[in-house]
Amino acid sequence: MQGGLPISVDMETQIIDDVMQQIVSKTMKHGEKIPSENELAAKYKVPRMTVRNALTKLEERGYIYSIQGKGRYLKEASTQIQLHLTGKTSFTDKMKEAGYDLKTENILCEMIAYNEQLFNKINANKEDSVYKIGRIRYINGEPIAIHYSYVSDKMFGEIEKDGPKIKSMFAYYRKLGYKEFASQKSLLSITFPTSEEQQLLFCKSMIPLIVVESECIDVASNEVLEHTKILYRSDKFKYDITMD
Amino acid sequence: MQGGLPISVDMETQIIDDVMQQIVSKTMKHGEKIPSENELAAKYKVPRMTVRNALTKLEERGYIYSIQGKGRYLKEASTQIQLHLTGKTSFTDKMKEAGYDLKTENILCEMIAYNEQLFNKINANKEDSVYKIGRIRYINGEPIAIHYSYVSDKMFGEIEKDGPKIKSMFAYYRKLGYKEFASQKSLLSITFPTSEEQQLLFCKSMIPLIVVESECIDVASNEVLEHTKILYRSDKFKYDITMD
DNA sequence: ACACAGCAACTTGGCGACAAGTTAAGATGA
DNA sequence: TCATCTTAACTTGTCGCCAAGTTGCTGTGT
Repeated sequence: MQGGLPISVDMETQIIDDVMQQIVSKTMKHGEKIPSENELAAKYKVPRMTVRNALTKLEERGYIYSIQGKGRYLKEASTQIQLHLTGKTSFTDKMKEAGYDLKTENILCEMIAYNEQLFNKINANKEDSVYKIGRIRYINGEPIAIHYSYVSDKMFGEIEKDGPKIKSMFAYYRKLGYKEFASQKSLLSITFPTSEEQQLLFCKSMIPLIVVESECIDVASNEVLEHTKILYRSDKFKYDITMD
Repeated sequence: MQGGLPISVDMETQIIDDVMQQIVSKTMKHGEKIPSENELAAKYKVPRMTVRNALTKLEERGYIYSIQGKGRYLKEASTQIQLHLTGKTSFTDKMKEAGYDLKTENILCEMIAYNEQLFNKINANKEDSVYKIGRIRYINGEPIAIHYSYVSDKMFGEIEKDGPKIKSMFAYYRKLGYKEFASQKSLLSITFPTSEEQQLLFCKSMIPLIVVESECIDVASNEVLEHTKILYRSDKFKYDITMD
């Protein structure tokens, strides 16, 4: 199996490669038991710790799980949801369109401290109050994204009162007379979840999160309505970024 | 510092949070020494192994490095290059436009075995030969992306001979008379590098890679020229995905 | 023949002792 | 006084033993 690679590749990575290869090639199916640490250690002629480290990484990446006293098993591969990352429709609409059972929970509405960069983005002055509204997006009961919106009370006077109840910002804006929206300056980057984010998204520390930040503007007036920051679980999504 | 969180957050994650917080808040600067494992173990009242695991993760994510016998130190934060992920210009042009010193190394040109999904994407029949051409992209001497192109000899008869010398596919296509290009069905996902990819990109196993797959088409004829797969180091880039 | 307790052989989980490397201070000798 | 070696006290790295949990076999008593 390991077929004598040249040199200098540490064995831990090699073991990960081998197991991953067996997963993607479907040599092993979900639920199947992985050979024990001692067996693998003997097979690769490495100390058990090396095998342990490799398997721990696979567990933290969400491919396997372990039960003390029993063994390690392959998890069922979670099917990745395809999502249009850009565009003019809201997160809520995108998911509804795609036919998914989307639920949203409002978890946060608080005033935040002054921050020059952020305040500038939404054209807020130092004297304005900026509110951070946080929601968690669930699909089939599974948390899959954390969605933060930053809005100023200059533009939305009732936001302090309304904020804690809002589930869709677009719906809120529509109720206030805004009709068409667009996103600007969308930036994508990768991060790992903090312990708080791990709790909210119910995931291990080694699941990368896709961070999308953008400004949402009102098409009619060209005004910036909010700054948006969404943290997606990268294991639950495939993103369609095709330009129309 | 750790300020009594409710419960059930394992200490390892908490230590990572704390160190990360000190990095982003610039409480600690690059090159600075991190407290020793024993000191941290005493501070958080956890076994040294827990501290070790936390610091090992930070090292594999590229934030710190360690020297046996000396200690652990903060790495200099690598500035992230901003890149337009979509669009009609080639990778080469994008980077040149942005003013970066881009070098490309051709590492691979080989015929690949039949694969229904892939062959269909580029309109190749089972009898055609499909070639996989691999290049590594360097910026300031640092490898930052692996770029694979899949082309059939049906469309490009000389590809077997020309392939190993190609550094920019777009330049090759232009030489053959194609003028304007577009990408279709762009899909973005996240993966971790295999040991081979780690060697090519000179990075640790815990640096997520951004995978972008798309079809490149000739605007004039609407024909699919190639299937493209690019693996970007997520720590070296921020992606601008704004729609024009 | 059957039920059940106990044990042995496996599994994964955790920790502590030691190995290996670095540094700086201090002893030693010319 | 100066150069050099020794040593002790730190650092990170590695390994192996034992704890904890599960399973199945086996012996024993009814």
